[in-house]
Amino acid sequence: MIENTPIVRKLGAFVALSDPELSVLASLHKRRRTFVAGRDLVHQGQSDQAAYILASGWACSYKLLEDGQRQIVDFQIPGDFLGLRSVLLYVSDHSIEPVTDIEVTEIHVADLLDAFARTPRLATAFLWVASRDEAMVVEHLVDVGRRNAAERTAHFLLELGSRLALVGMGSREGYGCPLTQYHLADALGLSAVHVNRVLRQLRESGLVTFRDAHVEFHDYGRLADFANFDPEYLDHAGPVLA
Amino acid sequence: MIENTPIVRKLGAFVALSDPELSVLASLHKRRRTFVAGRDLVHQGQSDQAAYILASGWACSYKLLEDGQRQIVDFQIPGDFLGLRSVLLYVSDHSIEPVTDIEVTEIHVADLLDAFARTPRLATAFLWVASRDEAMVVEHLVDVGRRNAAERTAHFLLELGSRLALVGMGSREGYGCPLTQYHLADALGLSAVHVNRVLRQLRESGLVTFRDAHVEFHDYGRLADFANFDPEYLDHAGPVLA
DNA sequence: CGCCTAGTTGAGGTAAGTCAATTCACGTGG
DNA sequence: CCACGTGAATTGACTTACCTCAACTAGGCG
Repeated sequence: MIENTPIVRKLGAFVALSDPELSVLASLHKRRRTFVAGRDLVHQGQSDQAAYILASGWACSYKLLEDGQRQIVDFQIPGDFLGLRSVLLYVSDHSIEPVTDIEVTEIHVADLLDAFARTPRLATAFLWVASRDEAMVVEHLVDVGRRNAAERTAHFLLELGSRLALVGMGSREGYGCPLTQYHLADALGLSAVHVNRVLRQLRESGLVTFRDAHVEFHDYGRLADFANFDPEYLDHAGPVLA
Repeated sequence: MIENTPIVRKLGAFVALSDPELSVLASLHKRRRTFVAGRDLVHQGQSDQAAYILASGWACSYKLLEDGQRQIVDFQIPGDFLGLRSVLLYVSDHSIEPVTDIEVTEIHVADLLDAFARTPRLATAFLWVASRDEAMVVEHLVDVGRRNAAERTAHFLLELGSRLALVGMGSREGYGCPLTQYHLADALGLSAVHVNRVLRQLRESGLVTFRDAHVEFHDYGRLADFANFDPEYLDHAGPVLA
């Protein structure tokens, strides 16, 4: 039997993978590597030959503008891919920074494309993962484009919570969260100062507290309501492809 | 020989497709359908069985918020997919509105998944398309999160121009553009009034004119510079997968 | 002990929003 | 043929959400 890694769990949620497929998947995992917090693994413009699967810790993908501002596109938590898009498009359109010290397993492009050719259902599964990632970026875009700072922040914290809950790292009570207010600001398109004020406001309204690397939901229902958050949106019914 | 449809051109840019693969691809095209401007083809929350490839006209995908605001996620031009993500995730997380009257060809999920199983390289090609779409949403997110209204608008018009140029519908001189200022506002996370002011400013600075359904670049270089736009970013070197 | 990073708070400025009025092009029906 | 309605664009006056600058606190660590 193949080990129950986060990636197997994740793909398995969409495609019921057979044993041969599982072993091809397992064979993709090359070296295990570690990276320290704050030192980028991938730089914008770099041509990659490898993608990674995050085994432990948090990372973020972001784009830098010429004037030094940055926009964090997404945070990655255990089980997520790092740089899958970069590998497919051949050149990275973004950078990736470990938020904490992280452990990853490396995957080579050539192996990946080869695996697709031999086990097409795996390709379908990856297509599903890519769609799911895109859905998260889309939701993030809506946050930034059309919600005010407080709703945006609340919505974002809820969404992160949902994703963490899926891998057993969070609940409706809250979750551990290593991000700084600067990370949040760069993700939400706000200034760090304003994030601070908004967090205070959310805390004083008895909705959420984000403090000491911990997010605590005081009243999940009221918060979801305030942020206009649909708790179901990342849920799915089980393997779509039998 | 298989006909040279937009979708064949597009996938062919990434994967050198063989004749058998091309005929599988051609067999995916079901009914040809038309939709009139303004009447949604897909509604948020709907469970789809079909995706579409846009043959002519413009469409946009968007999300509605409960307070009635909307965020346009992306515009689709001929050769683009409509609702591919919805089909893979089984339920649509967004709506799709034809901006003009459009013609599409329908594709059924079942056929698509079947085609992946039989011609894995096709699955890889679709994965590439999905990655490319995601890259565009990411760039859009950066626009909205970290650029001011004028840069954002300029950048967006340039990006649209690049995409249109790839399918022969635009150049560095400009392009036909059926969008209203309301569309632009909903895409850029601005109010329509402000979009109007920004367009005037860009026009009076001699950078771009957007008027009478036409975008005219007065000074492409200076505009790209102003908007911090990398004209190469959607380019690619040719088939990545030989 | 002193520096560095993260967080906190206040004062004042500005980009963008809202509300409202006007124009223009277009189509439609009396 | 004109009156009317409707949707898009335009512009002005005023408001506001968020930003910038700046000062200060608290903890961690060499």
